[in-house]
Amino acid sequence: MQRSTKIIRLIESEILDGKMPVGQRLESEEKLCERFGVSRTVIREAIQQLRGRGLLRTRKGSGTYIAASNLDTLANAVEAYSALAEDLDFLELIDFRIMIETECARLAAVHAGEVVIRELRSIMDSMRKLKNDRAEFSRLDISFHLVIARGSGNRIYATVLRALEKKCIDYARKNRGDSDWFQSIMTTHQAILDAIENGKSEVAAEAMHKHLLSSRRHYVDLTGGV
Amino acid sequence: MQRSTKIIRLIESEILDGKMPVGQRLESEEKLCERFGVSRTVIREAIQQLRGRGLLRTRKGSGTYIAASNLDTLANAVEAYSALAEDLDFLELIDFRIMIETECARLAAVHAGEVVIRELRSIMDSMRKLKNDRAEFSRLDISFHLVIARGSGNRIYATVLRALEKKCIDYARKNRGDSDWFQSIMTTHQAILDAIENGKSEVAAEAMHKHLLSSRRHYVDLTGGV
DNA sequence: ATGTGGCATATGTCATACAAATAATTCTGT
DNA sequence: ACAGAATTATTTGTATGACATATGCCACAT
Repeated sequence: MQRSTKIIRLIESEILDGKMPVGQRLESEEKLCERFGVSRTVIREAIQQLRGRGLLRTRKGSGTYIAASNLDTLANAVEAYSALAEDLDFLELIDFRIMIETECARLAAVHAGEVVIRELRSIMDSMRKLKNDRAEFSRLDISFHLVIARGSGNRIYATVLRALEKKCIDYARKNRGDSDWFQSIMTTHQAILDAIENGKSEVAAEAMHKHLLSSRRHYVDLTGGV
Repeated sequence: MQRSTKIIRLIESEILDGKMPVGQRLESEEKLCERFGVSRTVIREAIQQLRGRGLLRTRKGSGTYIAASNLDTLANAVEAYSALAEDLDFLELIDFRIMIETECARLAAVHAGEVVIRELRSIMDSMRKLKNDRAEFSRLDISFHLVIARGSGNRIYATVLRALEKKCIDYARKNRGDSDWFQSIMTTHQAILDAIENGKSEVAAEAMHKHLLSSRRHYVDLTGGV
């Protein structure tokens, strides 16, 4: 087993046992080196991973501190996830997406840089090429939306949207792959991209709104329900 | 911002955008050094944190790989949550809330039943009584918003908002407890509640929007930031 | 065809040095 | 004696170079 893994477990268990109250300062890296008999590299790797898990916070020049209880985090995560993942109906999902993605498009038109726009273009190209590969096409479709979310400049949009990703894909799969549907997606995507490129936020928002509304209609038609 | 943090976001966004399929090998650390123009130390710190989040897996002598990212795994739920909870700045959070909660209020005016409205009234009463208990007051404030989200009839709003709850509380704590601020909260809350009771969705949306905008202004004033 | 050894490549660890932010201490003017 | 400024010490962040160790690959001998 790697040394950093061992250190992680040791520090982790100390926190879990409640020996270290939230907010308390950890020993300095140097002292930890002595105590565990390893190099500073190993100690730092361990700390980095624990930071990634939200257990520790570091302040340059000051020290490393115990962050919020991991049990909270875990409980929240599980709860939030299961609530999201389970028997969520598509209309709730698409209604939510309509709101959030409309705003994403609006913001992206203002904040999206050259990199994001290039990425969007490249995704469009790939979609044109791969229009017959249903699975890949769906993936690219989602990708298009995720990149726009990232282009909004607000990381919450992208993260929340990604949390819904799997459901989105399931949903996309439900669509028939007829060429009308393909054409419609490409046209609306292009309209959104154009608006973002030209910085026209209201146009982008409206185009995205229309795009998702048509998705919603399409789904309702398919299932013949309300 | 720390370099490793920047690298984390870059790699993270590549994964989140779906560019890198699960199981794909990341470039070697050396190549990443070149590409991002930083030392191997920084690259490794970034990788460690992403490992902590469960986004990456490493195999000594072989390479670093994109970890299983299907949302079915618990690790991913944790990752999605911690990505949200960690180093998120307040402006991103409040901007997101402004959008989502405005829509919540609009929907609640249409869908909220008698039960929800009674709950909102009761929360308002408690807030009046406990206006001097800062902690409790904050909790009730958040509660008010969560109940409205639930009243929207779309479970995603409530779930997503709840995932942000802890951060919201931290944020609320930052506010000074002066009586002007208290008065302002109560007035705007009442306006929102009235609109919901009367089923006036546009008024409710506008009132909520105004409420959160004033929160945003208040925060910006406090920190003297952008 | 197979397996075995060696080589290239990759991550893991150590050591050292310095940068940059913070905390502790000393100095100084009044 | 004390507040505030200047200095020093401590701590995390980054860079660099070296070597250990695991893995993948290919040529070579059997």
